[in-house]
Amino acid sequence: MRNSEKTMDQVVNLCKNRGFVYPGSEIYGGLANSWDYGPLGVEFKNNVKKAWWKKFVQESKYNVGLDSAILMNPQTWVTSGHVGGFSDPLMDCKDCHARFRADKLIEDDGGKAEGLTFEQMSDYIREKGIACPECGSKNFTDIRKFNLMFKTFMGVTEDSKNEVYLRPETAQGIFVNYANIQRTTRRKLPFGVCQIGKSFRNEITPGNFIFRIREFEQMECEFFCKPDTDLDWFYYWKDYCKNFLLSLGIDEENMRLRDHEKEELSFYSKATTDIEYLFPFGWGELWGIADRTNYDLGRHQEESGKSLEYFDQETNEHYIPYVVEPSLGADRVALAFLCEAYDEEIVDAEKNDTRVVMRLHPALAPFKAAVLPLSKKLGEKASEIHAELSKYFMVDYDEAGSIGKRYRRQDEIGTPVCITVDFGTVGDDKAPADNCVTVRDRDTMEQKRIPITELKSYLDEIIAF
RNA sequence: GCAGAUGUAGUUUAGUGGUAGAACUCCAGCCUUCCAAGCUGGUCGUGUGGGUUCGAUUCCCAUCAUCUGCUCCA
Repeated sequence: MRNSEKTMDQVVNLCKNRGFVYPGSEIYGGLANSWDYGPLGVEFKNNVKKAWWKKFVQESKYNVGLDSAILMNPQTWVTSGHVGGFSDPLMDCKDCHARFRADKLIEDDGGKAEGLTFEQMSDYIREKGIACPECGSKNFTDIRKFNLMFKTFMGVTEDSKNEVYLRPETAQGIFVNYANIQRTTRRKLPFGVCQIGKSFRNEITPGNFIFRIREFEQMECEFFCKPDTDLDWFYYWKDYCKNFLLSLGIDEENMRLRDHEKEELSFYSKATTDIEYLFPFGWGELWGIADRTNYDLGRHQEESGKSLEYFDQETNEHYIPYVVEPSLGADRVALAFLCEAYDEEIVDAEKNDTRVVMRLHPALAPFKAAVLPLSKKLGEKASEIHAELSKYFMVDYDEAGSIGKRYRRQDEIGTPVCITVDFGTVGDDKAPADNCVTVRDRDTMEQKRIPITELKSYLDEIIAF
């Protein structure tokens, strides 16, 4: 176990100070649990998304990509169960602060809550003198409806007919496009559809920095397969996901796969496994891998009246495909990478000299390299090298302060290598130009001399994964 | 949403009912030139809004934000 609060604070502070993540709307006092990705944060998060896309779309022979709209026909959310599924009438006991469902209280009393308005339920509870089951008080708050979906209005008037929701998950955008994608790509089962995009949930309790936020980004894959092959694919993707995290530097000790118990499973799911990460604040879910059977497509077929069946040429059968869904939170996995990478290393115990190092996988690091002229007089050559490398990579440039200071600054933001231009590079009155630079490694602090012309292939090599 | 704690510069903090002090960071210049803390300058602060008061960063109220716990997580 790690020292919890301290490490989390350190990661959060580094994020704020170096421009990874800022509190949202900060000059107006902020907005609860909203966070903005700064200049380094957006590079880093884009790299996380690029890595996922590379593994799940580019390198996968099964999967294709999609980018569906955030606003969808509201019927989508009725069909998926999001509208009805979480809109309970809630009330709190003012004395002991316990929370209850008003309809449950009435039914426990032997009454019928069905069809009653919130006011009628309130009246019923008051007239019958129903007391708080916890403390016996009759001092309740008003009934409030709580739904986790954000609502907005389409068109100019705020008319409830025009009410639409911000999507609470990206998955439904894939399901409603399933038939189009299958037809236009001429895919045969099995195949998957991958999407990265924002989702919105009006969570009661967000928190833990960017772990649980109301506006978040998901990286989801819906994998469509033949009935009865779903469990095989479920294990296939579970492994695939795990290896993805390992290949980008997550320590196996800080990761665990947690299978849902039978009682915990959603009613439509055959099997679900969460990949959890040991954050400084405890274990948290990164990735949910769920066998969703044919529930989603089945529901959409039923409600839309459009056939979503697949015709299997081999067996001459029509059936609704089964779905395996690996669903990853982009902000969560980004936070996991940041926590994993954060390190404070003692350089010289006697001088009490420590350095902060973000040991990010080079593929994820915001800058792949920093070009540093040893002296400001070498700025021209260094700028030239910086400009050339910038055609291919995000590369930083820094000529302020001592060289050691500049190395430390780059360590702190995870830049894998520093490229130092010295007098040998350009030559002086003692020696001709050798056209080489010093490449200094973030993790080992070791240096080696390489020709400028080899820098590109050197960087290409270290960012591969 | 409930309860508790907290809120002074980018960070860590000192202090006071009467002009807010420091260290680190940052910026400029000098020196140095392959691993921070050298020299000289400099920028930046009492979360927000009310109230009490001649005067509030300090006392009171509200609000916002963060943290912890509870609740919630279909």
